[in-house]
Amino acid sequence: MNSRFSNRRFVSQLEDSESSPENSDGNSPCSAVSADTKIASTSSAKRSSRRAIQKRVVSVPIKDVDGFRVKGDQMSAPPSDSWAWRKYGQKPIKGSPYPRGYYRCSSLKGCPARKQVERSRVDSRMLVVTYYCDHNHPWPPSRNNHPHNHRTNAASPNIGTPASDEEAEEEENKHVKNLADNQPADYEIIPDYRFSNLGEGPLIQASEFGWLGDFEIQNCMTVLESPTLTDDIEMATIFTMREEDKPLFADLGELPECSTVFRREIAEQRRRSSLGVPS
DNA sequence: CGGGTTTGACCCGCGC
DNA sequence: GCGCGGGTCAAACCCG
Repeated sequence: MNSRFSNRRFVSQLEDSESSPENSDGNSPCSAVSADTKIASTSSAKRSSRRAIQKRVVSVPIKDVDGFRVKGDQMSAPPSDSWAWRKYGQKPIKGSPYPRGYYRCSSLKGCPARKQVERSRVDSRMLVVTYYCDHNHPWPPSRNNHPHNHRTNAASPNIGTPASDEEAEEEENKHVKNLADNQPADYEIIPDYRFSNLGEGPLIQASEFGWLGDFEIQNCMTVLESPTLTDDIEMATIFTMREEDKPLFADLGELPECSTVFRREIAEQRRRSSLGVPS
């Protein structure tokens, strides 16, 4: 009954804890962020708590917007990075034809890490991933570190055209594992030079953005500041998305069919067609 | 059956 | 003060 209220209080506590000393043990990325840019902890901070939360924005170019779409019937799966994300909401954004998806870390209960994924309204070929807070736990112990993800991707003929979603995920997991293997023993916070020229020192840890490293490995990721994105934002990064990641953003397609009825209809049609049933 | 997504409803911050 | 818009919740549903 009061779960709603208590949940909200929990969020507030998280926000407050960002500036609390107990949290600044270095292993809490959340505190790592707030340590560099102090968040005002006055009443005004409470009022504008949403805005006060530090965020990091990543822009992802989509090579072929029309080409990526649909992951079977299910419009799901958060943008692929090394963490397990659980989608908890999606909203149409005013002024943008595309919805925004809301994700939170499901690797560990209570992890404050969240992210938002949306298509850029100025350039529909860009995806904008906004990260809020950071993970308060090491690399995900769950699905992304499954022991069976050990295939040699470099030799895979399916780069760019994975035979299946699982294959794409396994490929990615392999990259992730490589990254994880390259981590110093037992998770160490690594300042990421790629983001260290933004004035506040290393705000991003390679651990959290292992998937960025992944992209870098695969596509010689280009990192640059985007003046169109950095005004109210901590940073912006641009890199190229791998082909196999495109389906992971399928749920951020254009909005005209934003209505539930329409989407359900489409899903039903797909289901029918997959069953060979005429509509 | 557990974990994930979908989606309508609700809450809250902010601008006018 | 009010309305709008964004963020979150949670029930229902889906899937492996």
